[in-house]
Amino acid sequence: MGIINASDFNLKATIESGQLFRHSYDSRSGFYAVIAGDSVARLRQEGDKLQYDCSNSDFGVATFFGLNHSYGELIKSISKDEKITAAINRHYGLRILQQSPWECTASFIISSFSNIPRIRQCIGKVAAAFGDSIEFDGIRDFSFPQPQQISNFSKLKKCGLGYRAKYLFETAKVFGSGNYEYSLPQMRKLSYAEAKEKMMRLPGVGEKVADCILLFSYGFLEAFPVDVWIQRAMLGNYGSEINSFAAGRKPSEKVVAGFARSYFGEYAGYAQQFLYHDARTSPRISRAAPVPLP
DNA sequence: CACCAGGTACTGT
DNA sequence: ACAGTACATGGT
Repeated sequence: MGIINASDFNLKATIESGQLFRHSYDSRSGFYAVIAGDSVARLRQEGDKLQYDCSNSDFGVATFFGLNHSYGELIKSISKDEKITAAINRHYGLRILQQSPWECTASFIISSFSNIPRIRQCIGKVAAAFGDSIEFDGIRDFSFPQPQQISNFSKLKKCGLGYRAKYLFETAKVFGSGNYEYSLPQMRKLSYAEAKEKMMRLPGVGEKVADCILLFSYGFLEAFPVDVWIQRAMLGNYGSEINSFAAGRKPSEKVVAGFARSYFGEYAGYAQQFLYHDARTSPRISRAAPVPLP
């Protein structure tokens, strides 16, 4: 069992903010389990201490959880107004992860136009169908398959991905091709705009998914993915500013993303993740049928 | 049955 | 470049 000092860190918010899909929480022990690649990590936070135990000794916990980011600096940088500051304060310690490019790309291709429970289910089916059986500390599961392992299209179609199956299959071929054009070091040589253009060449990767991958895996912290939640939150919080920025154009997701990157700056992705998690966790208007009055 | 879910690809203008 | 539209699947 390792222990590292993790100040300015919120394990729960980081794991539960929709950046990764293969995790679970054991309320009896207080430990989270995260599956990444072929590694299983069990983690628990108590104050500034992060306890962890990994199946794989080369799994870099600190890097994976973004603990190398200069938190004070980036928080100061994105704290532009009271709206974002309130979201930061509600989830202080939330970190942007650095996941493996292939697993992150595959996961967010699967995520598009879907919902989180089903995304988790689909990824689990892909792992069970193509991954290797893994076992650690009582946790039995499957590794996330290497791209080369996803070699049977009809089997992939049975994982419930719908029309995304062919996107994932084609993208697996690219990642498994043996050249390293989508590797972390190669991609880090590019500018944000170049890296995004490159990601969007992959089938099933559009503006939003590309930004998720650039942010959650390649470390482009200026990436600002705009999904329906962020679009609503941004128009609600910054409607008039966005309309000025749009200069007559429709405030599309692309316009909102452009506004956000110029407004929040080089760590805009962190602002996005605070807003997203805040929107997801804030009390929502119940859609339940009204209770009749006595 | 309609509607929604961390959108993307394709088409026509 | 931008607006419209189809798209697999499963839950409410």
